[in-house]
Amino acid sequence: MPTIIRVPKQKRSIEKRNKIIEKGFELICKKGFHNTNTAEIAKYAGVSTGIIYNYFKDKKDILMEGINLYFDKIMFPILEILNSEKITLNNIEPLLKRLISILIKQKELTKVANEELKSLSYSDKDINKLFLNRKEMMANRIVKILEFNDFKIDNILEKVYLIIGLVENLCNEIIYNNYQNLNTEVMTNEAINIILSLVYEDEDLL
Amino acid sequence: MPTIIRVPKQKRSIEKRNKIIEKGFELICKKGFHNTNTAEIAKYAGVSTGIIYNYFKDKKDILMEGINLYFDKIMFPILEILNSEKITLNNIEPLLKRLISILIKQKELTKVANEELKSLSYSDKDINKLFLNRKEMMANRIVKILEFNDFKIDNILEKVYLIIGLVENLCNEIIYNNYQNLNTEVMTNEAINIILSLVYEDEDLL
Amino acid sequence: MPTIIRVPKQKRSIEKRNKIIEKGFELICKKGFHNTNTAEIAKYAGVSTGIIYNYFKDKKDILMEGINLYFDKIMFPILEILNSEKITLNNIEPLLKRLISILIKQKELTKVANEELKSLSYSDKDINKLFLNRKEMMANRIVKILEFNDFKIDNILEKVYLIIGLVENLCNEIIYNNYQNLNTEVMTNEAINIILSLVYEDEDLL
Amino acid sequence: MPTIIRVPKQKRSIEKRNKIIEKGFELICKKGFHNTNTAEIAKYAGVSTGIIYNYFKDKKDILMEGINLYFDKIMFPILEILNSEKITLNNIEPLLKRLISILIKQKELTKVANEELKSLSYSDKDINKLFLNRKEMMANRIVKILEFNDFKIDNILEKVYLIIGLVENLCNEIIYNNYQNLNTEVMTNEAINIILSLVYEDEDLL
DNA sequence: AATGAATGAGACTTCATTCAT
DNA sequence: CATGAATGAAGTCTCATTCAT
Repeated sequence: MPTIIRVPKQKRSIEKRNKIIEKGFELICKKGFHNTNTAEIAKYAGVSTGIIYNYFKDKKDILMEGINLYFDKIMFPILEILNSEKITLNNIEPLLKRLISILIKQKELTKVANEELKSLSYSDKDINKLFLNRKEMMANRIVKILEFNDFKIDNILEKVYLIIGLVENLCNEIIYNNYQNLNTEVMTNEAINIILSLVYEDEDLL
Repeated sequence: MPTIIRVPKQKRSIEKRNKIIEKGFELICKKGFHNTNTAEIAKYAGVSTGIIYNYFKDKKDILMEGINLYFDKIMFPILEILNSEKITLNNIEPLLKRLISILIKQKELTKVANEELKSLSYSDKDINKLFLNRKEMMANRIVKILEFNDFKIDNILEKVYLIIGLVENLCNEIIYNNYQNLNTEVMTNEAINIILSLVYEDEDLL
Repeated sequence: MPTIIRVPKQKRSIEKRNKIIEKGFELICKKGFHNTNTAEIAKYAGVSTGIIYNYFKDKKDILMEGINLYFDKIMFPILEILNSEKITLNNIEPLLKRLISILIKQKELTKVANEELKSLSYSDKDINKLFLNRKEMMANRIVKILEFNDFKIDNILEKVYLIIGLVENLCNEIIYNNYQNLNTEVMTNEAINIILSLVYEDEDLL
Repeated sequence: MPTIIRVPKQKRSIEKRNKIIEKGFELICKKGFHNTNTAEIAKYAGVSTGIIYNYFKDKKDILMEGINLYFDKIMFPILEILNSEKITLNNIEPLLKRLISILIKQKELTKVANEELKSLSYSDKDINKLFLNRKEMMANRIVKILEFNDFKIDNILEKVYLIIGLVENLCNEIIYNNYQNLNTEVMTNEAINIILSLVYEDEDLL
């Protein structure tokens, strides 16, 4: 109650707040939430420890803001591609390949962030809710895009969720390349085939 | 410094060690690794705090042993089903349904455990390695079982990984039922269809 | 280091200073000295945190000024009553009742203020001195008033101190009503009897 | 929830716990609650900071236990005197003098403790409750003792409260000797006269 | 004169691990 | 083998005060 979280309006303050988010998020993702202390975050962001609590409720709050930023960065280019051109049976395969490769590139960059975030989303209710909201938003957007492009698909929502999960798994396997004798290119093709079969299905009836 | 971890050989000692693993793992899964302290584990296991460090290197060590136990319990009934009867094109669909429902039941029980473990596997190298080994083991077993049942499948390993990921996703969506307007039964059927299409594929050529 | 405390002379400045005292004192009394921070005081007084240190040496300084204000407000109506009419053996009893009821009303209003102030007067030398000075001033005034009204009382100063203490205790018991089975009206009458006996004593000889 | 407050049963532990109470209370009374930190208490008691939280919920808890100890020490000799001999009209005056002088001696010893405690009792609900309970207990005991000694007094409870307050005030004035031109011996006699008048009152009817 | 962002020391508390018994 | 009291480093967060603007 006594502590007031400042909502910065001046340019300098906004910059400082963003710096804390950016640098704090970076550190947390690199070292893990429980292994990063506020002093480190402050130092890394070039501010004093006290100022953090002017802009954020607590350590977790920094992370939450970081997640928001991170999600936006991930989602934006994907939606942009999906919206950029009319999706047809002819261009859907290369479009999927492009999407997956973009996703992989992005996830490569935020590899560790990803790990720590998933980790926390499992054990922290607030963060988990953030994750779920974002996934739901993504799913709904994709459904809308498919419908807008005249795809008529039964059980479209369920399929989209399966597809999202499939692509995420695929990307993870590729990025971490955990199992040496797994051919990632083959795996990608198989995944795309699955997606195509889900999306074609009713189109075949034509 | 040169603390020696005892490998208990006497019955009493082994029982004590197992009790610590079992109870400690239970607590950690229930409350989270970072929110469970050794004093609690000791009390819950009915031992003194000091004795823990006779049997385990550190707190994490208890968890690692717990994970081993937990995986065995999850895997055993699945492999048992897959090994119990000849898998054919005729019985594979109901068999998959049975498998999925068993998996869901198991995961229901270890719901929180699951969360916390995934969480830790993302941020802790050792635990992650444990997870990967287990997944690899599972995948290889399934490949063997499929081959043993005369399925001839191209890119079988990649497909099995995709299937495992798919099923895991499916189970998670069902268990957490995060999105209200998602029909779980429909989703299950769609997932099974995907699996069947992956497995049938080359059989069709016959 | 050589921070100079401004003594404001312009009207605007004086008003600002008074606002800080008034609002700061209000907050401190409501929430306690240790639980009220300067940011809150500033906000509540409608000034910036920085300006506080132009007018006051430190946080305690605001409180000290508040106490001065507060005492004057308490003392004024009491002295006014005592000075308003000739005190005689005939009107002293109802006059005492009026005084006590006024005191209670005032203390009701500044209930929490009272608590926090007493509290601080015990642990802080400066504040304690302020309190003592005020009590002494009050006692001397009362002595003078009694003498002015031709009361000839042995050991008058000691008695007045006892009376002041008695009345304070009485008011506190009544305000806080800590003990349910204590009849406050009875207690008031008993206290008045004591006071009368102390004041009458030598008058009786006449 | 996770932290368990140990209730020590072994001799060593009890001694250590008492040491923390004794030394912690001493420090807090000397320096003030807000000006004494746990590290100091630990150091002064010759223990580590951590161990404090094995025996006490928090810093305040140490103080509360100290208060209990302190009260018992204050009350015991007073009650002992009151119980030691039959109280009659003849011996009540010297007995009161003895009581007051004992109280003063005790309060001298715990002078600073007293200050800080009163202070905290004003701003802290728990501590205030402790104080009130003790005062109530004391009042009831005195009522019983008076009745046991065949004093028949109207409004006895109210009078006892007034007396307790009176004596407390008296002692404080004497100890702090705040006002130079106050004759403490005179004041004591006047106070005793008041008490006698309150107690005699109905006896006179005989 | 005024602002309010920034500082940074210091407070309380936790807990994995050790060690005297 | 076992106990559980003890350690003390480390963590999060607060806030009186300062200072650049």
